[in-house]
Amino acid sequence: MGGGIVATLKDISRHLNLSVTQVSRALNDHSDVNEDTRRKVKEAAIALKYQPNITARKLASGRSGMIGLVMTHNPDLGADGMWLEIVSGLSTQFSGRGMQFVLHVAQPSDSILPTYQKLISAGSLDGFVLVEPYAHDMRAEFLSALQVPFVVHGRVMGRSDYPYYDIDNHGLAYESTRFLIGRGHRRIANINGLEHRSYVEARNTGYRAALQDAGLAIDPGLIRHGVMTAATGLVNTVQLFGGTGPHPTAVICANLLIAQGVYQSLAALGLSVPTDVSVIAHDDALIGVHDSAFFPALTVTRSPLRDSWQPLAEYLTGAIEGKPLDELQKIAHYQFIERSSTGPAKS
Amino acid sequence: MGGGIVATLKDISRHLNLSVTQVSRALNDHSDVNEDTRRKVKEAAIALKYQPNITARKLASGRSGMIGLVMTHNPDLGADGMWLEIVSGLSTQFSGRGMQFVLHVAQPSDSILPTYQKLISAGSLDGFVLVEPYAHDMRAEFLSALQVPFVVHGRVMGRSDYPYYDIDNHGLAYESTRFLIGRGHRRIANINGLEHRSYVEARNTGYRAALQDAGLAIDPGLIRHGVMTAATGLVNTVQLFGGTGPHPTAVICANLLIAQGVYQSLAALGLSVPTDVSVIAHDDALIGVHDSAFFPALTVTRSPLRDSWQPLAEYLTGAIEGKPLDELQKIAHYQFIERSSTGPAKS
DNA sequence: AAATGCTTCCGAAACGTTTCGGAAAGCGCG
DNA sequence: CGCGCTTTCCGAAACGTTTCGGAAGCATTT
Repeated sequence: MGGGIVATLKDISRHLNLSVTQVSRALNDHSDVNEDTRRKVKEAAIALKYQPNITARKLASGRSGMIGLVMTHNPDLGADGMWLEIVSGLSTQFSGRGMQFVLHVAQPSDSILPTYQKLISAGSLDGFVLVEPYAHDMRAEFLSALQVPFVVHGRVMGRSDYPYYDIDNHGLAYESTRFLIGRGHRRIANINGLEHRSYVEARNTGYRAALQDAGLAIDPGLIRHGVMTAATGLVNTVQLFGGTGPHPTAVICANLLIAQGVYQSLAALGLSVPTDVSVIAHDDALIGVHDSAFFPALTVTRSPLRDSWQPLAEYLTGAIEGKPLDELQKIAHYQFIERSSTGPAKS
Repeated sequence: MGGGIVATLKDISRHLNLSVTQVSRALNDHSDVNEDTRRKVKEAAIALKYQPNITARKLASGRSGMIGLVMTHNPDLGADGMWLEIVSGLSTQFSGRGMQFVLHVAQPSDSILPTYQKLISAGSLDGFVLVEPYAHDMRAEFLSALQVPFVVHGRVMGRSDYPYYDIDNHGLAYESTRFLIGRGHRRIANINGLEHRSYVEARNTGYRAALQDAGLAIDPGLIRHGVMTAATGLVNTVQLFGGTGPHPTAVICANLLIAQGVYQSLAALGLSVPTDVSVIAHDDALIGVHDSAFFPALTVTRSPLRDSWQPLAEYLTGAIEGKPLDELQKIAHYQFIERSSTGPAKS
């Protein structure tokens, strides 16, 4: 069944009158092999179209060169186009390192940990990438306890003994909020992503911290959560500005899609940006949505999502190779770009 | 390094004073093992949380229980939401059969065949699913030549010696076209998917055949191709109906998204459905887009995409197990549902 | 009593790779 | 000459599983 006739190490060794050992060492760039033989071996490998059998390699060495990402299947998944970008970004990075990136879609019914359990003890994966982490994340606990290498896109609370690449979510929320306070805003709405996600929580604490540092009260009604789509921006804006009572004078949006919805709703409500309402958003620089599409031009904090795939792949391979942890953690900077969607608060 | 401490066959055999051989045979339901021992072995396996190491299994038996899907990374990919549905549908099916479904996103730069070559000779996959096949498909040729099991979602031209599940694309295009001709339409536009895809070609030939059988001429200008999105429907409708000269009186849309665009454009051009223009579409019954969202209600041919995952998985596992080909091929029926978007041609 | 068959078991080899522990050959040095 | 060092090589074991070819035990048939 399966698998055409492929050359093995034995074929090469027979072909060159060498031992299998030496052929393996030559191909894997070990030190104790003559430069001349190494060259011959590599030439023969190409000539015979040799491809290492990663199954056998995994069994012998414990390394397969395959890393996995587990996503749970739910309807919101495709909504923001994020997942496609995650998968293709990571796939590109790992295949550029000669590794295979593999996606496993888990059923929502399975609790997620058994899925990892199965994939691990099946023994074909070297490590995992964790995306969209929760503030308290079982998966990280689990993998950590099993000593399986993994890297987190973001951070989890309560521990820091794992590789991660994150952006300064606290900082960008703090700066956005402080910027608006400095323009005289006192009621600032915060339309954020889904609760319990760690980046959502981090931004909320940044937002709260800025308000507190300025001696302002925190109105829980101004903090909104939802799937990060235009629909969420649209609905929440109507709810925030539609009724009577004191309205916010500024809105912070967790991403550009939310900002789109906010712009639409404000226009529909007859409110103008920035005269009536200032709008500020975080821009992940996704492929589909450009911040140039906004009028008036949108003030943003910006840190391209696509910048994260390279370090994530690097850190995970580093972790698999046993590099020290402090080389495998980074909090990336963001840009603050002031444009025309923010102005002084209406008195 | 990966992998927690997991139980092996040897652990179970030691624990029960049996040979590794017999434990393996007991777990895999071979015939020559006493019912009593089998029961004991299975209990012990559960107690020790034994999970077979699929790497070792693959090496020994040639079967890994993993099947793969290769997608090339391009910007159009996510446009119609199809890909998400494909991946999660197949993933569900295979994990329901105790197999792993694995996705590999290839770079557009790599030609695709070397990617398959690498995955095959790496030797960790049992077979492949081919989606969105071309009328002349290199991948099918390649896998067929290498005797690697695969199943096609659709069909390729020129051969039929492979497992497939397809819908009657020729038939549904023929029937839609004939239906319109029967209502007096003579200029029928056909807004189809991207050229060279086999289902696109099949629908085109069905469309042509119906016209020819009715003795009507074929106007190549009425056959349009594009990514199957609302934008394509929108643009092509404007082009077809915007200028002077004789306009079509009916439009056949390759999917509901195109139909959405067509509806929008027709409304914008001041044309009404079905009085001025009849519209008919094919409905894949995708998750995001419902045919109930159309007014006037849309006449469709309908065959749910989601019905295909089960047979695809079944046929591929069948092919891996060596079942005869005639049990592994099917052309599914479609429904023709007449609603209010079609009527007699305007004279 | 010997031959046959059935059930239930096991040892050993195999899959293709990596890696451990030498070992041969060549060299300079005392 | 004998010693140690370096370079370059190799045999054999190991990873965890499946599977081939018996073989023991027992009952049935000749």
